[in-house]
Amino acid sequence: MKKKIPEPTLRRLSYYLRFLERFQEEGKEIISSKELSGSLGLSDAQVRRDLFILGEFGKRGVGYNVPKLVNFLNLFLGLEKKQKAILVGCGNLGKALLQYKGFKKRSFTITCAFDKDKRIIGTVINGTKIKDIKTIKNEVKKKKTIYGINACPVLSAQEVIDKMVDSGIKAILNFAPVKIYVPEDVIISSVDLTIELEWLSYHVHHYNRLRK
Amino acid sequence: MKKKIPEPTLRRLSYYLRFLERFQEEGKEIISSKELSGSLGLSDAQVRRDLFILGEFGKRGVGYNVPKLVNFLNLFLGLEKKQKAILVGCGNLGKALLQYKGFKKRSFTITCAFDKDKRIIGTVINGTKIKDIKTIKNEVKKKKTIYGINACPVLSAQEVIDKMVDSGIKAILNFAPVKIYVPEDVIISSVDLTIELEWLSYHVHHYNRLRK
DNA sequence: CCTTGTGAAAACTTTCACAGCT
DNA sequence: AGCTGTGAAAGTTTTCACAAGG
Repeated sequence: MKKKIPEPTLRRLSYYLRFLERFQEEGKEIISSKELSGSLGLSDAQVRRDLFILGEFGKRGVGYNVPKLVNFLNLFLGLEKKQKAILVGCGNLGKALLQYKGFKKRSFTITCAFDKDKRIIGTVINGTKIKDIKTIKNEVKKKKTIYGINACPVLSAQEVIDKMVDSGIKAILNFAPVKIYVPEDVIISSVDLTIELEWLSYHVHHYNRLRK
Repeated sequence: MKKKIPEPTLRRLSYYLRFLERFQEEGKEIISSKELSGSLGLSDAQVRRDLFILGEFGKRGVGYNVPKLVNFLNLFLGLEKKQKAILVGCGNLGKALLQYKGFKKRSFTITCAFDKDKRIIGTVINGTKIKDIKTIKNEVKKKKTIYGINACPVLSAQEVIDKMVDSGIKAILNFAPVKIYVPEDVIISSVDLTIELEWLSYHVHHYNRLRK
């Protein structure tokens, strides 16, 4: 890591990677900043700046080498090997996540699921047996997982996430719509569905047009 | 609308509102920018700036009036009355969204669900009967809904969203991890679960700590 | 002494525009 | 001729710092 990479750039890298992989599947070897930006609704200058920050991946007068970029981005994002994740909370959302095919496609697999409800513990969803949340520490140690997904409701969210952290989980994807506190060395990212709806509501109300 | 409100400010408003409502339930009438910012992990200067942009809601030396702010934010975000939404795609994710209680809590109700799979059409999930996607135009007209949620997979996403738009939907929450094109007067917001995981992966890999 | 309101500075991100390779 | 690399400009957001008012 030479310089600090801006967060917006970082967030765009995943989009670049996904597009480039599809592009590569079509057998294309070279892409221009214009092609890449157009497909993602960005400016070509922005793509060039982003890729420039990461290093020099292009050839002037030619474009960017697709396999080279794909390879770099996979490495850079830490996606070169399959990652295992645990899931806590096997209600509706949890079940949906267990069956969600998108994770596996992007090399994340939920290898272990937990709940506190005795009626669900022991059942199997999509090949994953649901275990008692009390056993989380053991299981996380055994499986050597550092990724955790929280699909528990608001009221138990902080408690559940404390347990994850205590078990050794270092990166958490949280679906509970509440501010969660984690130690400095744990990274958490929250997906908040109602906030997104409220964002839409604002724009509907104020009659603006904005893309994204 | 006097001046342009920055997008980051706008996105924070929902968080303010949610916190303030909880605060209000506890019977508190006044809150300082410090209390509010602390609970959300922001700086007090930022909260003051955000609220300053919206208007003058505080009293120097005292703080902000909670009910007044809550009321304003609800109105400003267009949340003062219940909103109806339709859902397309009743696979695992769609089913989970139909049963998700968080939407109703924040005044959004899914009143209508669609799929193209004959085996699901006609079944009822959480009180909502699943209808044939072919009937979407009629139903949207009948229900006068402008919110749509897409829970269809990548391959059919653009097609499904085109149908929504054609039916009169103006605001879309999209879960398909792909770039979607909509007309200028339609607002779309995408939630992309794998991008969030890749964001975590980057931080794990680079050993950084960042909150959010 | 408390806390907001607010201009100004600082920090950050995007876009411009063109020099420099192929 | 075409497209990247890249300083510099423009635009945006956050933070500072303190005047104004309860």
